[in-house]
Amino acid sequence: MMSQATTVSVAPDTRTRILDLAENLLLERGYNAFSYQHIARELGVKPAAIHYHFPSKDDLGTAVVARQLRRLRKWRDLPRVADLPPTEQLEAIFKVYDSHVRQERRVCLFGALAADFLTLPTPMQAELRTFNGELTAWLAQVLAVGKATGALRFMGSPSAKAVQVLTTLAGALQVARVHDETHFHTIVGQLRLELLV
Amino acid sequence: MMSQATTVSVAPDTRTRILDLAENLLLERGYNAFSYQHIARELGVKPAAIHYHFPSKDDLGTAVVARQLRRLRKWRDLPRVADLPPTEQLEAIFKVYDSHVRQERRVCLFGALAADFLTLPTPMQAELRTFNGELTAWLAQVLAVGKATGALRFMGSPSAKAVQVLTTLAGALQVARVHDETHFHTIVGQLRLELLV
DNA sequence: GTCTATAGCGAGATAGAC
DNA sequence: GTCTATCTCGCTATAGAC
Repeated sequence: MMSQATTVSVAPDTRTRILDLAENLLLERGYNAFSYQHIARELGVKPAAIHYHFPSKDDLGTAVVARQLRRLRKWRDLPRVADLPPTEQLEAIFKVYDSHVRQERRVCLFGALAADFLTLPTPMQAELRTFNGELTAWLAQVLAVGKATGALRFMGSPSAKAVQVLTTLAGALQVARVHDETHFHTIVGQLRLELLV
Repeated sequence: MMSQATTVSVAPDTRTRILDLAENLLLERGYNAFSYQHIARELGVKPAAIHYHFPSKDDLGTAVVARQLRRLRKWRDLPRVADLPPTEQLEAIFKVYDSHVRQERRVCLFGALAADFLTLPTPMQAELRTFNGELTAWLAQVLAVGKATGALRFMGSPSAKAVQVLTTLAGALQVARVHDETHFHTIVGQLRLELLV
């Protein structure tokens, strides 16, 4: 079979397609409402085939979160993002959440898994904690610099504010799902109003 | 069998016990991870027995949300709550969320169901929308009065701020579950800092 | 009225065919 | 290496016993 694909945009291999489908299902229906059947049907294959690529559902779920963590780190370290001034870094993260709403009101990873957290496999819980921890640390740094340079304003410590803002964004995507997109934009509008000088 | 219990604190009847157990499971594990078995085991009865009281799981889920809606209306209209000044009404709602964290990190109804929303039975979705709509309307009113009397401060419209604050509170309970209680208190601390004059 | 026995289905997973 | 046939289990729900 083909070489290991460091190539640039060939049709994704089966493993990647499974991961993509699982991620969609996870963000759209939650961990306990998606099954190997859903993925197999889309893939034109029997459910048991997925077990070759991911022995258990736990493995698959954990792999999805682990990949999102890798993506977060990559995104955060991109010169295009890392070298931006704080206000634009803030807008950049808003934009990520905005793209979720527009993809059929997908919630974010955290919002998709938090409610079912106690039913998740332990390694998946650990990855999610790391994911949220690193994202929060990144935003705290952004807010700290923004306040120091006078480009952003807020009360309390940068890290407390970072936790609050990310929590609000995660919740905003959930509200968009239950009601409609306008609620999401209302909330992001509030955040802009309050944070931007 | 016994009279219909308008009495004041007898052991709850079976229907109520089922509702209570279902509510706990819903807030602790999510809709798709709780089963009639869990309830039946606690109750010392066979799973099928539950079907007598609630024909389908959809009925049970919907009944749980409907009851919470009734409770919200009752709470909101209590003189003890309705007659309070805005700052204390705000503290009262904070206290409700705080009691959730302390009950083994239970998330709120909205936070428990939002992620799985698309997998919920339609009547349950409708009840949840109503629940969240009425809660938001109530808080918007509280904020409006608070701003008018100078007791509370915030940017934007009362209803926009209400959506934002409730979203943040729902998210805060989820963060408490994934990480720990301190995150919840950090977020509520931020809200107090920002809203209270 | 309240609950049990049991059907019927879909889930995740194993063993082995190609 | 990749996938299919099949097992087993736990779930929701029906029919009917007490």
